[in-house]
Amino acid sequence: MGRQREHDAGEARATLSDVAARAGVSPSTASIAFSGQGPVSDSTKARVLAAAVELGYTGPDPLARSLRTGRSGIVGALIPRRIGTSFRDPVVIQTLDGLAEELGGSGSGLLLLSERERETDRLSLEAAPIDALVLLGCGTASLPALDVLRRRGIPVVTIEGDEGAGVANIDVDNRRGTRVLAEHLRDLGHRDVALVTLPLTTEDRLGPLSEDEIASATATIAVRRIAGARDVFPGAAGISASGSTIADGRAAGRLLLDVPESDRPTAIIAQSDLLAAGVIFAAHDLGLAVPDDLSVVGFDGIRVDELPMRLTTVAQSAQDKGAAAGRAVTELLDGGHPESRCFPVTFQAGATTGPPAS
Amino acid sequence: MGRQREHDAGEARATLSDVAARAGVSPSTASIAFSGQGPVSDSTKARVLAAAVELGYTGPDPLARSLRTGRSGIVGALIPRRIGTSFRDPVVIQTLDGLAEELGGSGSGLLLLSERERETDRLSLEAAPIDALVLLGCGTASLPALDVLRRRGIPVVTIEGDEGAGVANIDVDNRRGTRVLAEHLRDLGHRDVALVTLPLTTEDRLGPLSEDEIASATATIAVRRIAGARDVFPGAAGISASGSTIADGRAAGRLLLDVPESDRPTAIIAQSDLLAAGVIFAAHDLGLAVPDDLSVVGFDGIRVDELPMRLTTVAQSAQDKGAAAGRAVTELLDGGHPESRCFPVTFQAGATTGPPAS
DNA sequence: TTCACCGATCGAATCGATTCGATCAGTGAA
DNA sequence: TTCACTGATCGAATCGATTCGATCGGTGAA
Repeated sequence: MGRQREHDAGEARATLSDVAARAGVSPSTASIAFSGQGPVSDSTKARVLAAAVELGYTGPDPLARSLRTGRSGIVGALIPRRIGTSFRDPVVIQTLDGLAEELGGSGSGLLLLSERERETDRLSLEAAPIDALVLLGCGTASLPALDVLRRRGIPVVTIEGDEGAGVANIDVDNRRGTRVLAEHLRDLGHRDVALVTLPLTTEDRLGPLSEDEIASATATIAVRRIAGARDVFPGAAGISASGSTIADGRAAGRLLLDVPESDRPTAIIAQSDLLAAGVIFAAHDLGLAVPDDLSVVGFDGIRVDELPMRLTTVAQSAQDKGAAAGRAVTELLDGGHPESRCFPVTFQAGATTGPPAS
Repeated sequence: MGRQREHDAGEARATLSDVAARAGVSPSTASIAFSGQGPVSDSTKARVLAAAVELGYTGPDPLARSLRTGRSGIVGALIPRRIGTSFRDPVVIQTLDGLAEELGGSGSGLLLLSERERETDRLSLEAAPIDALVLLGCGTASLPALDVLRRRGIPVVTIEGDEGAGVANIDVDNRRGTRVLAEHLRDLGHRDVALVTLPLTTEDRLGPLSEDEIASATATIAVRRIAGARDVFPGAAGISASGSTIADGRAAGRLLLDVPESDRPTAIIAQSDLLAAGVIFAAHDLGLAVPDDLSVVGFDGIRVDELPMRLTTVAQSAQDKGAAAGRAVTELLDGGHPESRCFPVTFQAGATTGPPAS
């Protein structure tokens, strides 16, 4: 009936000591036979392994090993929103992919943690058995748990986080990238430029950009891209989207474009390629031609198959970003002091921008 | 030199015993004060908490707690290929999202493990500190590690895995779903039907379906959907795609369609909506009209924004699937015996199927 | 007044490994 | 023959908590 732990009735799971006893050696020797951390004769090792097989011992318990060594082999990845939302963003995926590949190479696993709903029951940042933490685009300022981690001696690496939080930061030139795009639009003659931004907080809310919200935003990426746009178009306003999908962009675009013509911007700076694609669809929905009636730029440089034309955007390599974060983590775990670095972005001219309609 | 553990010179991190000593209570009482697993007077609790603050103690070490309790609070999710590949598939994402939400509610974290390259250095399935494992569409037959897990008493739940492996299986009616689509095509008059399948193994290879490969496939989903198609069109042949993206579908579609007209199928059963979308693009590339020159069906029922028309497909709820797996895990961890279950799929007529060109 | 009982607290055992220092037996050089 | 050295092995301490059973006052009922 209702037993679940023991496999076969009675018989407790064998431990390393049991195996050692059966092989006629001490636990320490048996440990070495398994881990290879020391010299053992081949015959002893064989004997230990044989004893293990006989007892159905499947190797050292990771939990016990972790306690002794102080390492769990797990790196946490904190994402700003829930999985289903974050993972709809190809840039996040690519970043995680780069990160996981790099970490996998050094034998670490990736534990997914969500910034959202940290307050609930779920495995909290403080109580997670992680050796290090990577923050993906989460503002560090708003993270009280960070202090706890630091005190616990757990290294932290941020990706596009707040510089100066005393942690290694892998950055992308979000501000300059957006500035380049804004300059491109200005040079084409645009003056009425609106923004469609990524969500500013962990709440996914569609609505007009408010200065208060910008000031208290936790999403560093969005804030920097706004700053880059305003370097060229001071005080530029717009819409904060409810996510980074085409659908989110479409909804935001509709809000900006479904207005009297005199109120309509001649160009829109969307903070991601998917948002830009959505804006373009919104324009088409309203019978506006891109780029004749409206210019649109994005950010990221991903392939957007669904668009009939190439997007004007700036490209980054999210994969490299993730890999760099992974290397920084590895270095920190080895006692090194990795430096922050900032990846450049490259302008990609596409077919979604042109001079404003006269 | 080269030390890396101590953070600030000297001062070792405080332990629960230190805190207890400082508060003038025994370690056991201090433990209870933190965990709430027992009666403590308010005054004692306050004293312990105060002592903790004074010593900079940030709560029990998760590693030690895990060893004692035998629980790490982590559930592993084994995905069949590397993150960047798996996560490009919206169904995987939705499933993981449902899983993570459900697990989060019960306080567990999600550790990503990749079936691919298990042989390397990376955190191995056997050595990962997990309380349970969820297999996402991985065949269990080919997983020797499963035996180890069973022996270690770690519960396993499969999603679309092999029934009868003695583990709870959360399934989707892949075979019947595909059969329904195939019948739909047959009823429309199609006789020349080709398949575009998901990858059959962990290798991403584009090429003609081979019976050998089907027989030795590790990807259960692909195999069942093939079976469903062959229930109606026995021996149906086709192409095994290199992934589940639109680009993969396009490449596979080209292989099937860029041939003399007499060799061309009149309908294609793609094993995912994204593959179907790719096939449709391939058809357009070659000047073929859908559904006039070619009928195409998919699987999954996700929204494919990039398609100008609605896809004929069967819909599943990946979110529910993941959540069900999460509940099964929770139940297993509580000593229960969750039952396998199979989610139905629903036929969705779209605009991508019609009678064959006469 | 006595007794059973309950809440609070304590001590000690335990979870299952790793690792440091010591021991012991060979081996090659002096 | 002796000595220093090396490779293999062992014992014991340790990692940092949780938990079981026992103890100790204090309360309410008989």
